Parts: sequence; C-alpha cells; structure tokens
Amino acid sequence: MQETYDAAAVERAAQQYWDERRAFEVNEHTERPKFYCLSMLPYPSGRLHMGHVRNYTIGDVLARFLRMQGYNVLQPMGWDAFGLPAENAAISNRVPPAQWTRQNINYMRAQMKSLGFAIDWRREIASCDPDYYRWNQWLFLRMLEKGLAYRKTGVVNWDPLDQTVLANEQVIDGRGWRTGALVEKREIPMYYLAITRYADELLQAIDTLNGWPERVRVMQANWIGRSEGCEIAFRYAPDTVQALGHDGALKVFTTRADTLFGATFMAVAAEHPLALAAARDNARLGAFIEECRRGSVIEAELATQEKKGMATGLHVLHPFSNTPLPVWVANYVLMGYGEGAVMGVPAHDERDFEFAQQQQLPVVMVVRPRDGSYAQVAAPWNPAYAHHGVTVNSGEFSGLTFQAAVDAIAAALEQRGLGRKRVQFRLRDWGISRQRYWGCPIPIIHCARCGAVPVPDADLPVLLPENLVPDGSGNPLAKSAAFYECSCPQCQGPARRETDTMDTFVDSSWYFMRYACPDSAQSMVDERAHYWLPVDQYIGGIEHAILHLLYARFWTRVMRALGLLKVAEPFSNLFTQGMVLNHIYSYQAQDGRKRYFNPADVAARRGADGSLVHEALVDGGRVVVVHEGLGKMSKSVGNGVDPEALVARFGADTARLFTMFAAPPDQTLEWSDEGVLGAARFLRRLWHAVYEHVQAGAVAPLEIASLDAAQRQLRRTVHQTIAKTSDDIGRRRSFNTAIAAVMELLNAVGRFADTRPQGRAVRQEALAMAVLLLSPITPHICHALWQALGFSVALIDTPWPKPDAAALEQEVHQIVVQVNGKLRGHITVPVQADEAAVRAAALADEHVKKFVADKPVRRVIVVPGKLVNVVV
RNA sequence: GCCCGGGUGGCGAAAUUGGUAGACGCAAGGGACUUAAAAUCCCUUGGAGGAAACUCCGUGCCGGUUCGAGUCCGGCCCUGGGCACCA
Repeated sequence: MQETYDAAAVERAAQQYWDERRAFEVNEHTERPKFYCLSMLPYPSGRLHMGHVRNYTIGDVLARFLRMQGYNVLQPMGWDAFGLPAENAAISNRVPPAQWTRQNINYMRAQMKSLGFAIDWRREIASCDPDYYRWNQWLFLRMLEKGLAYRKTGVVNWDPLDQTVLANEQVIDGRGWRTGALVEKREIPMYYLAITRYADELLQAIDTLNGWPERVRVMQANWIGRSEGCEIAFRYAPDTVQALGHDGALKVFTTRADTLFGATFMAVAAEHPLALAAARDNARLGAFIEECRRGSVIEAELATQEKKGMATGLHVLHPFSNTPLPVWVANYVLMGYGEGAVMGVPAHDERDFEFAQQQQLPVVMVVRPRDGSYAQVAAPWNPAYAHHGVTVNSGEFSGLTFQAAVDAIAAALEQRGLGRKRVQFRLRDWGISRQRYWGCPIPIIHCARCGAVPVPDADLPVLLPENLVPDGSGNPLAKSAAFYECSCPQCQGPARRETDTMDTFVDSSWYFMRYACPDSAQSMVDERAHYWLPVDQYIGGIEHAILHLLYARFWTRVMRALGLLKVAEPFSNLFTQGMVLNHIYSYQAQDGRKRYFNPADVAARRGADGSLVHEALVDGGRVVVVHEGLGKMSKSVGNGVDPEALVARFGADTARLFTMFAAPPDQTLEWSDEGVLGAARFLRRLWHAVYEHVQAGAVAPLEIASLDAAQRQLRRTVHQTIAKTSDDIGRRRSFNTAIAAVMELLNAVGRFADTRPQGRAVRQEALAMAVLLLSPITPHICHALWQALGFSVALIDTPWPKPDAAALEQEVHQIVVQVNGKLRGHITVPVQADEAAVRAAALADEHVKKFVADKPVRRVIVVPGKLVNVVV
C-alpha cells in the first residue's frame, strides 16, 4: 500500500476493476429482488455541470447501497438529445446538430465514467437515434387511431423578420431573440395529444403516489386543476337573433351556479365566436378584439393587466327570469378555459366586480351576508362578498345554502335543457408540434386528395435527415425537398411530408421503459419492461415537477391501455434534489454592459472600514466587483464550477463526498472551495489511518469475550455507526448525516491508542466498517482501502454490514437529570435499573440536591433510558 | 393574489416520536513539528458574567399547551420557490 493517497491512480484502478468484471451489467435472471434506480437523463449540452454531478451521485449512492443490500439494481443512462440548443449551436458554428450532439454525448459519457457511476452502459440510449424515436412515431400513430392524437389550429410565436416560429424561451420581452422584431401570434395547424381525457385518472392517482414529495403532488394537482360546476346556456334575446340571423345560445361554465340570479352581464373572450360575429359590422369592436389578441403573451402580465371591455350590442336571456343581459367582450376572459365565456356576477366575484365598477354595470346581491359582516355590496371589494352562503333574491331558489342552491338550479336547468353539472379541468391538451428541425418527425403525409394520411407502420421510422444546417430562418426540413417530397400512401399521388417535429417532452416521456429492453427490435418494449417497471427510485430536479412527470405518467397510462405495460404509474418513489448555488459577482464594464465574473476569479480583501471588498482582474487592472449574493450555477451569470477541473485536481471521490456532505440532498447546496478542501482532507486522513494500521503488521482475529471496556466502547461506536448509516442512507436519504457519522467513527479510531493485539483487532473492524459504510459515496478509495485491509473478496461483492446486537449492549448508561425542565446533571445507572432506582439515583445527585434544596418535590418524571425531570 | 418550502453560532449544517440545542465540517485564534512554507497533528471557539467551580441568556417575533418546546397550536414578520384573471 502506498503511503500517500493518489486519487487519480486509485480511481483508474477501481474503474478498470469494475469494467473488466462488468460489475454493473444486470439482467432479469436472478433470485435477487429488482431495484430500478433512475436519474433524469441529461441534455447533451457539451459538458457536465455540478447539478448533474449532484443528481447522478445521489442516484449512484442509492444504487450502490442497494446493490450491497442484495438487490438486482438497474442504473441506466441516456441522452435527451433532441432540442433547440443543438440548432443554436449549428447556427453559430455551421455544424449539423447531429454532429454537435454526438460529439457532446461522447465527451459527457467520458466525464460520467470518470465519476465512477455504477451504470449499465450497454443500455445507453439517445433520443435522436432512429431505433428510439421510431417508437415515438409508432405510438403517435396508435394514439391517432384511438383519437388520442388530433389536429387543430394552435397559436405560435412568429418572428416576422426571420419568418420563423419561436419557442417561448426565444421570445425576450415580446421580441425575437435573434432579430429583436416584435413577435406576432399566428394560428397554424398543430397536433395535440388528448391528455385531458386522462385528467381525472391522473389527478386521482396522485393519492397513490406515497413515495413522492408532497409539494410535487400538490403542484401536479393544481396543474390539473379540477373544478366542479355547471355549464349554463343563455339563449339569444330576440334582438340578437335578428342581428345574427339565427337562433342560438351562449354557453358559460361556472362554479357558482348559486349566484345565477346575480348575473347582470355576460363576458366573452376576444377570440369567442360571438365576439367575432358581433365585430363583423362593428369596426370599433373589431379593433378592440385585435388589440386584445395582440396584447402581451406573458401570462404574468396578463394577470395584472387592467380590465378592459367593450359591449357587443348583443343580448342573451336569463334562463329563469328571461331578463335580457348585455354581452361584453372582456380581456380577462380566457378562450382556453371553460367555454371562453362567463356570466358576470359582480356582487360575488372579484373580477366581475372590478369590471362592473369600471363599466358602470349593475350589481345585484343574491347571497345573504354573514351576520353583520356587511350590509350591501359596495366598493372597495371585500373578500367576504365571495363567500358561500344562503341565497336571497333568487326567486324559487331563495333561502338555500350553497350546495342546495347549486343542486336545485342545476336540476332545473337540466330539465329545461339549458344546462347541467360538469367538471372542468385547468389542464389542456398537449400540443406536440414544433416547427423545428432537430426533433422526431411527426409521421404524417399531407395529400391534396386524401388529407392528412398517417405513415404506414411498415414505413417507420420516418428518418430525420442529419446533414442539414439550420440558418435561423424557418425550418430546414420545410426547405429540403428530399425530405418533404413523397407520395401519398393511400392514392400514390404526389404529397408533402409533415415537416413539424415532436416536442422533446415526448422523447423523455418513456425513455426509462426503453432502458429495460434497449435492443427490442420488434416492439416498443418487451416483457423485460414488466420485470423492471415501475422505477423504484427516480431522482431529478424539482423543475420537472409538473410537465415531464405529468407527461410520463400520461404516456405510461396510454401504453398500459394499449397492453404494452402492466403498471399504471411509472415512478414509485421520487426524489427531488436541490439546486447548486454559487456566489454571483458582477461589474459594470466601460461599454455600460454588466459583466459577470466566475467566483474563482474574484479575490476578497478587507477594505479600510473592515468590510469585505471583492475584486477581479480586468485588462490587467483590479476592479471592485459587486457581490450579488447566491444564485443557481448557470452560464448566464458565469458562476459555474467545472466538475472536470474538480475531478482532475482532487479526484471523483472528493467531488462526490463534498456534494453529498455539504447539504441535505433535497436542499440547495452552496458551493464552497474550502468545503471541497475539507472533503479532500478527510479522505487523506482515512487513507492515512488505514496505512498506519496496515503498516503495523498482521492483525489477530477478534476475540469478543476478551475485550476490555475501552475496546468494547470503540466496538459499540462501530456498530452504532452501522445502524445509523444504514438508516440514514436507506430510509432517510440523509447522506450528509451518514457521512458525519463515519467522520465521528474515524475520530474515535484516532483517539483509540491501544496497540495490543485485541486493540488492533478492534481497530481493524472499525476501519473496515468505515470503509464499507462510506463506499456508496466514495467507491474508488474504498475499493483500494478494502484491498489494503486484506480482504480477498472485492468490496463491490461484500454485503452491507448489519450491526451486532451484542456489541450495542451496555451494562450502564448515562441519564440526563433536569430540575423543572432545566438540565442540572448526569447520572450513570445500570441498564436494568427500574424506575424507582433511577428516581432515587437522580434525587441523590449532588447537583439535583442543590437545586431542589428544601423545596418540596411535587413530581418526578422518568423517561426510561433517557431522562429524569424533578418538578419542585 | 393563491399554494408549498425555509428562518438555529462568523459560515454550511445536526438534533429522526415533545426529552442534554449547535453533532459533523468550514472559517478563525493559539500551539507542536519544520531553516521556512506546504502538509499533518493538538487545543480553543453561541453570547454575557466569573480567577475558577459555575450561573444566567439563547433556535425570526408575540402568545399558548406541557413536568419539559428548535420540534405541537394560534397570530405576525422576513425569505426562497411554484402557479397566476382558471370563472
């Protein structure tokens, strides 16, 4: 064994050992229980960042821990390889996205290997591989057959200069990211997946996801957004029938049918057909509608925007009173939710109230105020106005409580054919068409005669040409005749291939299934997926709490309905790791632009007044930079730490140890160079402890019966550490405290100076256990130290230890004594001592006597094995 | 506006079921070794008082429950995140 710890050599040797033995390749033919440990697959951006390191280390710790516990652990890895950054890189580097992406994958795979993750690399997949994305296309066709996929016009962001569709993230302050031109909204035909058909199922099943963090479950439930209410039809008034030239009704959705008699107007969205019809011979209304449609795309702005509206001149009839109600166009009504129209009840809805105040519309109170809380509905708005209560002023429906009123009104409406109870979801169907090149082609052929024709299964996959280079204007596929020119599968006539590609969320909705059977040539998944699914532990960022996880749940249900899978839910347990933060330093450059400095390039010194001053070098001179606090590591503020440099300097084990130790894995992690040094120092100390021990020669077998008190004490610490570490990793996922416990153990070993044969035997056990317990976190150094300690079976094949109950036993233990709840002393009592004995010992303690003095003892509380509280 | 987290030393944090607040680590100060530096090792380190023994105070703020509260309850303040005119 070498005296000094050479991380690079140790890691090379360990990785070579695992590779040669194919240690992490798994199959389905084993008696051991399976465990599917999955980390979210990365986008191949070029290099790993610290978020990746943290994510994959958490997964790897669990995978290795469970492997040692006897599970058949699958830990796969792949690449979310389609998407916009490859096109952006292509524009600036003039390299096809495919080439850029594959280079990045190769580079990042090597980086991952250097971190020593226990991955079965035979199962690697990239979503840009035709063998993978052909099954996106295949399932899309099945969904088309079932009516789960359909075509409809949708709104996109359009850059008028580049003549191209922009993704939301390419729209900056309402302008195109490249051209700076004002972005327009355009309606084009797109494909949608009917996720709303699964809304109820997806919502209800959230209750079964016991292994998911509560906040993720809440976020998903809110996103699906189920509302119980009524749809109500308001028939056109005679003047409106005349104006439009036909009879009809305006449908609205409401959760407050009990307030129907308080409706004093109708409000419809700008895109509502009734608004458009009214605008045909009303130029002012047309202009207003145009203004609303043009308005801000950013939803947060919409929410705070001033309410605006304009009367259409049309009227509808109240279903019970037959009173005519004016129809308004209002900018606060969303076309995409409910019916795109609402009944305006200003007395009991804040938005309607605000609108009515502005437009001088009448306010009619139809819910009785709660005792004395208010006398009448008047400005300013009072949240009590919206409370559920007893109806008044509502004809035959007066005097009913909320639910009774809703039931009665809904029943009466239904009898007249003017409404019914209905559930409305906030969730909308998933638009998957992207007018982009680097994605999975949608397998549709457009024929002038036959319409949109699905590509026959036999012609799959529709291959994406990999040699195109986008130039920023439009979709290169739409300019590539070799791609879009084709013949109609039905009539054989000339036709045009669909040039839109799929949203990359499609790719990531089922990749974890394909890992189970990456070579399945005849089907999307095969019986091996039944073995591995569901994923037992999924690990990833909270930023995917809604979309990715919801889409994957939906996709799983669709595949189950098609008989491809047996599970309803893909992920049994979900772990969301925290972000990695670092300091942000900025400086106003001479050109007026804000520049950021990497924290590694910033030096701190004490200023004249003793406060910290941060400085960085600019053109050879020092300038004072502004410390903007902590923020997520990202390119835009230049505060990233390169994992590769970290591994090169300290080794993978130090990188892994620091990221697991510095913070609980589900909370934010603040980067600290000193903390990294501390992790490296600990590993050197561990190495040195084993080195010293091994240098002293062979170790005698442990003779437990002959141990003295100090030896038994160290052994007890060893086995307590085994128990704590097992619980911390296995149940609590609290890796930082598991590491702290091993550090304490090593500190105890350091204080243990016994060099007699049995002393050395106890030390041997202590060091071996420290190495074993730490091995999921720092596998390379532990691999080497395990060998050095003389074990012939490799660490990777050694089972996780169990605490020895006998070693944990004690004859006496220390008990805390309090007087009136304040700590006053400690007593040592035999473990078998009964309550009376413990009580007597406590009262006999000198410190206790001092505080009790001559005051009468009112009560003594004894918590066995822990504490005594004397109440005086 | 609504829904979730979080608030504990100089810093990252620990305290798992209501039972010794601050484990473990970082930083800082002191010391050992060394020609010196690095590395390593040892000691101190929540605040106040005290020569010491020890005492008092202390987990964002106010109040409550309890023999006992960082932990439970009520009200507030600050902060991070998510959603956002969803009828």
